[in-house]
Amino acid sequence: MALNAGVDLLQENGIAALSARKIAAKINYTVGTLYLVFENLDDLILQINLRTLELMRDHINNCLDDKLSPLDQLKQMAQVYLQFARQYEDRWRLVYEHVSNLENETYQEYVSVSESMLKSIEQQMARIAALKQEELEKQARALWGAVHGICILSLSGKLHHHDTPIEDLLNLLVDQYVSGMGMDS
Amino acid sequence: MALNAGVDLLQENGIAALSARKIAAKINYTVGTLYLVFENLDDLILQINLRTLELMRDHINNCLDDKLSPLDQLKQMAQVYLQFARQYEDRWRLVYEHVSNLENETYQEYVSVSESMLKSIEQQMARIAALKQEELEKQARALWGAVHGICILSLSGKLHHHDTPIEDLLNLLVDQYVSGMGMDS
DNA sequence: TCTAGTTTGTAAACACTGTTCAAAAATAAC
DNA sequence: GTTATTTTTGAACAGTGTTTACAAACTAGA
Repeated sequence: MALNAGVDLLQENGIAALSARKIAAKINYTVGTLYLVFENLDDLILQINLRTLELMRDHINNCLDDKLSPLDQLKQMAQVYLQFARQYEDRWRLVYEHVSNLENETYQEYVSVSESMLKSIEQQMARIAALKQEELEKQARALWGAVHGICILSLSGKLHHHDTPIEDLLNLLVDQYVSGMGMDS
Repeated sequence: MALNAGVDLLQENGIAALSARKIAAKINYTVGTLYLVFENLDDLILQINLRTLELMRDHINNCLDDKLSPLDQLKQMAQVYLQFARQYEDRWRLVYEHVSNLENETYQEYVSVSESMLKSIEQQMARIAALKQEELEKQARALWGAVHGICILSLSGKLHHHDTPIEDLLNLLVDQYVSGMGMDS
């Protein structure tokens, strides 16, 4: 499949090496054929990204352990997110650098995978504080965005603090964010 | 100047419209000339990004008001960051999408502008809790990354929560993060 | 088996991209 | 006015995404 070839190219040679011709060559076809299967290259990338997102969701789900406290579970999810970003850095970056066509049907699956991960966070948060569903959704999204921000800035070398491991920043964030939960309105 | 032309093109037609030939044409020159002034296109983009970063720093600095509480100042900085991202969305995105050559000398100025913004955050945090300098730096970077993450995911439509304004998510984050400060180690 | 039709794949073309560089044009020095 | 020096050009190269007329391969009907 073209998607596998695309993922391979991505992991071996980085985002810049992704091109229609190279993908086609890797599966012994020509560009033209690729355009019979995919609408365009954005479409192909979107489907690669969907696979990456599903893989990420699996990593997150696999790290959940009911014996852990909700706080520790959230911290672990953040760590696993960072680990995933490091292990599959190019695939991970591509998910966030690519501007999606919001009307594509693949994008809908995109959304549902994302939401399933957010649901896992909401579940842990519900164990920490008794909040309305709407409030839970906001809290989960704020924390998720926060974790992502620390990861992307750090891995891009834009946080400029080489002494502190990113893991510590994530633990700091989750700890502090959670300890501030429930003591507002 | 080529940088001005680049910024104009960026703001009018988006990141995809940025090309060496278009920039050159806008200042009535040819591509060849651009390559006498800039090492390559990455170099030009890096210098555009430096300007964007300096503009951002000015926006942040201008919103500081000593009459505000440190918490309110941090919240305002987050709001101004979001506002800047919205107003100069393409310029802002380019800063974070572009992978910098870390040995470029422009990148050094890059770092120092970033650090001056982080310093502003550290100052407010120092008013909230008595922390070691090293701890302040970690806290500031965690919060800064967190704010950025919420902005980038929201503006990319990847947080999937259309009912809540991003402003609320940022306020939630800062409020909660700050209220968790000082009650750990 | 032979033909007709349909699917599958190709290769060339188009307009674009970043980058380089010999040659030409413009400017300065004497 | 004639050199010398600096600026600028425009064509070339290798690559990109995308389209499409054509050819090869397979499938079905008789």
